[in-house]
Amino acid sequence: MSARKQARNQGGRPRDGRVDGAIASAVLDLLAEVGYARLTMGEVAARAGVGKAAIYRRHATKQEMIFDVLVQGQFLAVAPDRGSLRADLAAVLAEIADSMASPPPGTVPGLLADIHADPALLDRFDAKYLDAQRRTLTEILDRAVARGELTTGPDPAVLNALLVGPIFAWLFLLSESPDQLPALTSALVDAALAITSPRPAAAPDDSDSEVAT
Amino acid sequence: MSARKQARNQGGRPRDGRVDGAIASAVLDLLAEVGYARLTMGEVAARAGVGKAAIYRRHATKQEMIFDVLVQGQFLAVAPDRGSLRADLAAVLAEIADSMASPPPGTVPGLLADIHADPALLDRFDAKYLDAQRRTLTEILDRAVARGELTTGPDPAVLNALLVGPIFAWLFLLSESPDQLPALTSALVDAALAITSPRPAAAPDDSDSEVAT
DNA sequence: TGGTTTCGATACTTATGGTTCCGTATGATG
DNA sequence: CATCATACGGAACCATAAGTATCGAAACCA
Repeated sequence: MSARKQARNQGGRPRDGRVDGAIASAVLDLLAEVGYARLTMGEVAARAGVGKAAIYRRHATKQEMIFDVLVQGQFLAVAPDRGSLRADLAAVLAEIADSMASPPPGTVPGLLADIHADPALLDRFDAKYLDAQRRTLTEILDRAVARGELTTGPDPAVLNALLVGPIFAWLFLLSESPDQLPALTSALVDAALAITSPRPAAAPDDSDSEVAT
Repeated sequence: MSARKQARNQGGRPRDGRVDGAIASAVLDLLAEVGYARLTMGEVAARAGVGKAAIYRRHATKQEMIFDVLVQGQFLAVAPDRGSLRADLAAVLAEIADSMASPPPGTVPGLLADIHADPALLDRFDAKYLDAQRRTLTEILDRAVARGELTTGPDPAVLNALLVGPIFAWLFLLSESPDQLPALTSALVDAALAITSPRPAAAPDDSDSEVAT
């Protein structure tokens, strides 16, 4: 329904590839300067030295434009084998933390709200971003099972929430400093390992009844 | 700077308390019907059977209005002593999960975006919501230390992110079903306990260097 | 060369939120 | 009981901005 694919050109002037870059740069700049809510299409066009038509030819709506610019840049690396489950988790975690901390302030919450306001955007988000995340995560878990570190893989969705959630909460719910992210991620790796391995040994913690009332 | 406090009335017609309720109901209804983004002040006024002036007399802006309506209803219970750290954590977790799952779909992300778009709102959010959350959490931790379940309390902020984050991610980042929330929360309690107690015993996991490249 | 599509630029339509009037109602103060 | 300050519902007004349409020119293919 949108003119996102320009591929089958049966003649006609081809798209200027430099325009896409100019739009993306303008969006990122303005996002940093005026914030998510105050970004206007007119400003993007002016900043990019481009007509509004050129923008709407590529992105059906303002929300899609921002989505495209922000999500396009996110290449969730394929997570090369780091040798151990712990190392793999730490690597993915660092990647996720970076992808959330690097956009201009307020960008991620704004984008998330727009995604939830438009079912089509939510589908694209699921297909483009979440799917890749799920894939790398199950990949890592399968690897750990193959290594013998895990007997049974845990629910990938639970693990995903456990990894991504605290990072998001740290930055956008609790508004804690990004500088302290490493401390959080290291704790997260421990937590994730604790979840994945059913129970290392006889730990003195299933003592729901030993404490006084 | 806003006219939120009407207290010191030196004569004059007092506010009609029923108006506040009508506004709140209208906001919640419309949030459920048309979603966060498509909510308009005119509709709120019409639905509440109220003039727009009555709304702006109470809430300086649309964002503040929604914030007030949504956050006012959140009374983070004081977390009575459930006897064990595990039980206390489970109780708080259930409370948090409910407060996030109950508002109409899209409401929480929308509100979060607005909060991050306005520093004043973010301050109020911190003072009104986060502070209570921090307080109950440290309370629970202190209790556990007093019980002897913990030697040293962990960073409350980290624990907070670990509890709230996955719930949020489950619902609004991964778009998983709210029905499966209990499974997540139970896993979260385990993870939190694993974080709080430094290390139960010699676990076979700090093997970062033993594996081949 | 002709047809098609893109380009930057501009004008236009439409929708909506914030604000400010209005005339009226209500209650406290004295 | 009279006055005054503030509340009320309703409606008008203004500014902003998303999205569309149009324009003349340029680029590419057949």
